[in-house]
Amino acid sequence: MSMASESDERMIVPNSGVDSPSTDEANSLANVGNNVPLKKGPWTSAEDAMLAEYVAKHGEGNWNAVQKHSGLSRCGKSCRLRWANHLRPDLKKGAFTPDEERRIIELHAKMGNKWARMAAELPGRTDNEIKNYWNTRIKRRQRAGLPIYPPDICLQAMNENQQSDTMNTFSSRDVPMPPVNNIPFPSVEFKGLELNQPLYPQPLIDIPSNSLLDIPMSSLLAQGFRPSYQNKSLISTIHPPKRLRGSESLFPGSNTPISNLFTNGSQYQSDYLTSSSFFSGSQAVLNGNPSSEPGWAMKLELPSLQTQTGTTWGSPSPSSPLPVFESVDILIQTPPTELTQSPQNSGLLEEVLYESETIKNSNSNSFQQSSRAPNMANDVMENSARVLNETKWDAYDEEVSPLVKEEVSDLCPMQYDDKVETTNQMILSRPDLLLASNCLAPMKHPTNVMGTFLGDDWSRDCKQMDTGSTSSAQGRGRNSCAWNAMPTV
DNA sequence: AAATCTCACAACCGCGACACG
DNA sequence: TCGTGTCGCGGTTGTGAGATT
Repeated sequence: MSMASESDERMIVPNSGVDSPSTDEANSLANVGNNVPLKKGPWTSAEDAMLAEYVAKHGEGNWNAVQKHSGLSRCGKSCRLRWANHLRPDLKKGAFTPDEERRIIELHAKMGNKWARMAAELPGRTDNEIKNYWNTRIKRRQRAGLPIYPPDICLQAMNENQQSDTMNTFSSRDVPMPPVNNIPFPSVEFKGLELNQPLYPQPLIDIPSNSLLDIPMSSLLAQGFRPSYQNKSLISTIHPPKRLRGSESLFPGSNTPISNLFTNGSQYQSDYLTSSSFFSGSQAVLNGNPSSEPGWAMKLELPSLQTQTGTTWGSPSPSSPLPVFESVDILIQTPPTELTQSPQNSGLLEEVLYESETIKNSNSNSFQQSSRAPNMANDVMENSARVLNETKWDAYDEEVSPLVKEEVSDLCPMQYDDKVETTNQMILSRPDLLLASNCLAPMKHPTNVMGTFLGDDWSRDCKQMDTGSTSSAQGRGRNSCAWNAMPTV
């Protein structure tokens, strides 16, 4: 497919306002000075040739001079992008190879959405390509109800992070850790949630992909067990206007790997495993309340919802209907701001302190709920392992792409009977799996769990079994079967 | 056959970092 | 130290093609 249309002659006038290229550069002298209308949209082959010729003569860089010297009616930024993404001679064309795909997954597990850094590790590939590939991938996998990272990559990321962490022992030195027995679990992120999103229960796979899938595995797991103020996600939620660069983080080492949690055998780990936020959050998913996502799921960035985060718990937008299901989970509910006078816009530290106080108060109410957590964890894991092994993937051969199939099969590579423990470890290391199993296991309905993993395909089959309907599930009512067919608990 | 949906991709936009005068 | 220009990054949007209804 070529986006470059020879007929595209959209021209814009610099400084014309809305349609001008990015304000910083469109207003620069390089563009305004010539008083030449800048063109936007797809590049023509003639423009490509002009740009290539310019770069051949003058080399890369000084992109704003391109317009002057080459006669191109494009802003420098556009030229740079075109060159970097399409004209560079060292670019590799065509689809990603399986090796490259795997590499991207690995890199994303380690880096998150650091496309440029990932591109640097993939010769001939651009950040844009990788970004597009990833976005497409997570959509696909979300629709299929599959976890984004294959287990082996999780383990690999854990191992690598563990190694790097031994060399970078920031966690105990550089960051003031909360007292072990008084860990404030975060709820501030809830403020940024969109209330008018499709209501759960549409199980975990309908958690916005942006929130669950766009962060490195290391962060994903770490966030599940650590106060979120270690992560920039929280910061960006609290202070949306202030963006942090990817390489930055409020606290050094915010990408601290999960491996600490599992290898250090610390009290910290066990405290978080039994923390009320973790398990009650999963329980809350069953309530069908989007506000009641598990703690780890709530701590995630919402990059694609930047413009949708206006709703807060304290001031529900009139256009944002409240969830149908009232939350019964007091652990997860953030007190309405108008009632508690949260220090709005008062700065991070203050806000964190405030939230910490709030949480402490609710913690006292939640102790009983959380006390059964360890047993729940075991139940969940056993159920999950069993269900995974009962699943017959072969039936879905034709509908699942090879890569997806490979990753799905990775989920249950062992026999339940003799490798339960391994499975449990795997699930423990996968918050997404844990959530899946955690929220569904209590139903004692294995097929629901299957639906979570199989998504559309299973939903469709299930629906057909239940209702005889032949309608496609594509893009609509995904996973509905798991819930429609779910017996009332 | 037409309408609709999904996918893949290209391009744009806003923002922050950095260099330099 | 400050202002300006340039570059790069990450998120979002627009669009054509193909698939599906």
